[in-house]
Order: sequence, then structure tokens, then C-alpha cells
Amino acid sequence: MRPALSPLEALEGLDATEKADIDRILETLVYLYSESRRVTKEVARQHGLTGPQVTALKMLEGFGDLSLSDLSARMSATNSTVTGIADRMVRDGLVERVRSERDRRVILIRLTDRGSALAAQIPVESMSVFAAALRSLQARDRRELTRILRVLSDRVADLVAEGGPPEAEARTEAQANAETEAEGKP
Amino acid sequence: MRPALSPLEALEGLDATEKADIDRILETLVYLYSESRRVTKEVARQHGLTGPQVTALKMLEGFGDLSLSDLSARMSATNSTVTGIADRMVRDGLVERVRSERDRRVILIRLTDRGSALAAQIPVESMSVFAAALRSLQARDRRELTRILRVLSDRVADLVAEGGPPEAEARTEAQANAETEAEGKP
DNA sequence: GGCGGATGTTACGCACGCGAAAGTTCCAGA
DNA sequence: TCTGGAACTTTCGCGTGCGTAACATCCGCC
Repeated sequence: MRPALSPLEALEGLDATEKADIDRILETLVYLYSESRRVTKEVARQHGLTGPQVTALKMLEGFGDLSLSDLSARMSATNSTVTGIADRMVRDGLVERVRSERDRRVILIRLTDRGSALAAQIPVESMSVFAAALRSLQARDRRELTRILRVLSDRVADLVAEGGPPEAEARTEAQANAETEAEGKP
Repeated sequence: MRPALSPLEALEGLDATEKADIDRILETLVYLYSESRRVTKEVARQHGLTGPQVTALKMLEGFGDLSLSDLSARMSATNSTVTGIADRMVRDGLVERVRSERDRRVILIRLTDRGSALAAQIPVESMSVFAAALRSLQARDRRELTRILRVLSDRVADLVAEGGPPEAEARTEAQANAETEAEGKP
């Protein structure tokens, strides 16, 4: 199917086909990811909300009251980001802030009646297009995908963990060589 | 092997295992995506740049002068977003705006000497951790992944075109080429 | 030649999204 | 007890990211 390696490629351990494959995979993933986000945002907008606001509503609907930290963790965002989102949702009457009795440092985010009603009204969750597409996959392919993604995420976790400064591992030998004298910043 | 469907699941067309699988896939993808972005951002920061700035530098290094619209398309962002990025890069002396001779509506974005030097110094591209992880995959798995992602992105494109997922109706015009345009790089 | 739509860029307003620092509250240990 | 550090949230500043509107330029068509 694919042409044999040229001598140069063989010497350098490079493979143009491999690079093209990887670029294609990355491009497709970025497409899938950003398209899913775009659709979610569009759906949210039809209800007068933003994407992250829908995510928060659904989290609170599913789990009940959540501390701001818990909500942040479930939304994969930082506390400072979610503080702002909560601010706007309070402003719009979707949630309220309640001080925890157990630990007075904790602020619980709670749905208001209006927030609950809206959450019940909105059928979708984050990444709904993506989920729909996954649902249409053959079970076998879905299992394959799960397995491969597992491998990838383990590998990424390793790469990130190993090199404290996450610069030394994510590149080819050629790039590493070209960089040996390029340290420091203007 | 997964257990047989319970009567309820069969009746409703639901499958708890399937839903869990899909949730897991989505979770893993979000993890991979956001972790990759985080690392890219971290690398950029070590050179005094931001993630999108690095992306822009690398595009300009690879393609030469680009109109703002071309640069936006290659970065998968809107013109208004890239206008802001270009503003800050001009402010920092990385690029300059040049009016096109051929078409006076067009503004070309051009690397300055400082910008070129910096681009040459920075070894990574966007999603570098992800790319490294993909490189460590077996060739067979990489082919499987490519195939499955192709199916998914076709499906997503269909869903979006038709009128969307369960409930969404998202309009899009410039996304159809995201797939067909996956060829060719200098 | 000039008009009207198409194309290219910027301006503006808003909502994330993050890191660093500041302000509370809790808790373990001297 | 009290004191220092840890846990939790908010504030601040900056940089995306997008949609809409405004503005300039180009081009086909009369």
C-alpha cells in the first residue's frame, strides 16, 4: 500500500506516511471536538444559555448541590473560571450560593426553581453530537476505540509525569537535536 | 463480554454498558485534548508566548506570509479572534501587518526577524504530547484509530448537516471542507 | 462610469479560562 | 491555647473565542 522508506527516512527513523497519519488523526480529533462544542453551544443558545452553563445545570441536576470545587472538578475547569460562571448564573436566577453548615469555607451551588425547570427542559448534555456518533458505531469498533484511547491516555499521563518540565518528551529526535542549543528566552 | 440486556433495557433500547462506554470515551477524549492543550500552553509560556501565538508563528514559518483570513482558517478560529492575536503579536514585535499590493482589502501577516528567530527556536507544534503518544502506538492500532475516527467524523458531519443531534439544529457552512481539506502540506 | 453585492478586516461587547494573590475558615500539633 | 499551615473561594489581569456590526475595497454588470 504505502511506498518503501527512502534511505533518508530509514536513516532518520522518520516515516512520511506515519507523520501524515498522525496529522490526520489530530486534525480529525480537533474537528470532532470543536464541532461538538459548537453544537452544544448552539443548543444552549436556543435556551438563552451558554455551553458551560448547560454543563453546570446538568451537573447540579444530576448530583444535587455541589461545592464550587466539586463543580469545577466535574466541569474540568479551574475554580476561578467556575466562580465567574456561577456569578452569571446567580445573576440570571439559575442557581444560588449557600454557605455549608459543616464547613464554613465551602460554598454550595444550588439550583433555583427556575434553574431546575430549565435543566429539565434541556435534553442534551455536553458533547451530545459526539455521543450520538459514538452510539452509531459498531460495538466492536467502540471497544477498539476504548482500548486504543486507554493506551493513549496512559501514554500521555506517563509523558506528562516523567518530565517535570513538559518539554523534553513530546518531539522527535531531529527536533531534539535542533534544540540542544536553543534554551532561554528573550 | 457484556451481560445480556435486561428486559427493561431491551424495551427502552438502552444499554447501561453502552452508555458507560460512551461516557468513558468522551471523558478520555476530553482528558487527552485538554491535557495536550495544557502542555502546549506550558511550552509556549517558557518562551514568553501563548498557545495560539505559537500556532500562528509555526503557520507563518511554514507557509510564509498569510492573509489574516488564511491564517484564521489554518488556525481553526474566526477572523475576529485572530485579529486580536495578531494585535498582541504586533505589539510584541513578532509579526507585522503588510497591505497586499494585489488586493488592498487584504492584510498580510508577516514574521519579523524576532518572530522568525523565535519560531525557529520553538520545537513543538500544537498537540505535541498527543502526537508523541500517537507515535508510540502500534501501526495497526493507528490504522484502526484512523478508520474509526473517519467514521465518527462522517457521522458528525451528517448529524450537523441534517439538523443535528437529538434536538439541535445547528447551521454551518464552512465546516464541510474540514474533511476534504485534509490533504497537502509544504 | 457607476452601482450593488461580495469579500476582507477591524471594532465592540460578552463569556470563558487560567494563574497568581488575597481573604476566610479549618485543623493539627507544640 | 494558640499558631502555622492547609483547604476553599474570590479577585484581578490577561488572552482567547465568538457573533454582530461597521468600514473599506473589489468586481460583475448595466
